[in-house]
Amino acid sequence: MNKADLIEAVAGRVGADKKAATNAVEALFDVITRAVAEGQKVAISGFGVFEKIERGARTARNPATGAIVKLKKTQVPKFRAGSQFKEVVSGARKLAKAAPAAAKSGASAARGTASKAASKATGKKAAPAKKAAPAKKTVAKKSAPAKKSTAKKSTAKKTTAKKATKR
Amino acid sequence: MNKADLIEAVAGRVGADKKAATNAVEALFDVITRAVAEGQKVAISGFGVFEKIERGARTARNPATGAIVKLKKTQVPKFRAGSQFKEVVSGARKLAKAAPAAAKSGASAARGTASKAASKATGKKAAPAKKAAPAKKTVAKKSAPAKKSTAKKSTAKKTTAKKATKR
DNA sequence: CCTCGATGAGATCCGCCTTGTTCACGCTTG
DNA sequence: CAAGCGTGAACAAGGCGGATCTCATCGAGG
Repeated sequence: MNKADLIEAVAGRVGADKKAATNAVEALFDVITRAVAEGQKVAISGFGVFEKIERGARTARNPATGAIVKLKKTQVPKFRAGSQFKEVVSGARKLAKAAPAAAKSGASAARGTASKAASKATGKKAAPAKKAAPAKKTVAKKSAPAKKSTAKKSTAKKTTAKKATKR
Repeated sequence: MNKADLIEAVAGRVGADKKAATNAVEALFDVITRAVAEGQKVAISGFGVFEKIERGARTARNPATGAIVKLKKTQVPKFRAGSQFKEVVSGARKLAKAAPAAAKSGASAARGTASKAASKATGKKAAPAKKAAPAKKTVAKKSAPAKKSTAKKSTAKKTTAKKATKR
């Protein structure tokens, strides 16, 4: 799927013409790009987070010659998928059936009911998995009491580091 | 920036109301999510590619207890930023100034001029690099007539390889 | 109100990124 | 619709740094 396909799909979904969908899609990616470039984190709940991260100086090499090249510190965009996106991709969750909207008001109404049905369905699937996990935890606790003390030290360090990270 | 902010920014850009922008934004992320979940690669030229990748079985641990947990093989979404996105974020490239569109026709007109200005601006940066490259090609052609035949062979291989890659 | 996201520690696996070339595809413009 | 330009993929080797993911809790967002 490429940009044109995406635009077509969005247009079909919201009942807009191709032009309007194109404008919206392009605007969205442009907004994200700019915001991230400015250092803003762009968080879409359930889908994921786009942000700018620092990449420290390091070395790479030219595979043709083996020559080592020094890379300067730089900043790169990063995306972290949200929990819902992950679950859908892994198969752990199914999305509600999407209703191709004929009108705006109709679309929002159909979506409201669909998402309610979806949350019920996913609730059932999530429950069994969690029951299996607690049993393993019980065993692990017995064998790892000493590790807790070291954990506290590194906790303090990371806490301060993260407060410095502004959004 | 969160989803609501994004929607607001997109609405302002395309001169749509909040509702229409919401529908478009939600539809877009929903489409991407579903496509990736189905195994489709979603490629937005310049911005990046979303795709599903396999993650092998491995171990993780509960940071609170230190308990080791076995993770099964799974599939996760992955995003690879496109070159333009990377360049903008790193500061190597600047985007054209975005015009907040008042009307559709006005928007496309403003965009047309903006992208022309952008290509000129980027052209200046790209131009010096490209001038250096052609010179190398010329030299390479003169000294490497035999390589062309091998190049064709590898091309054929690549072509077939890519046909196998479905999108 | 409900769901999602951030946070903790840390082992292991994975990804990054380099230069240079070529070709296919995508996208924008005329 | 056609053409031209830009993007992206593929490939080579490989070391080093980065990312992942766990469970449970609390705060933020929808």
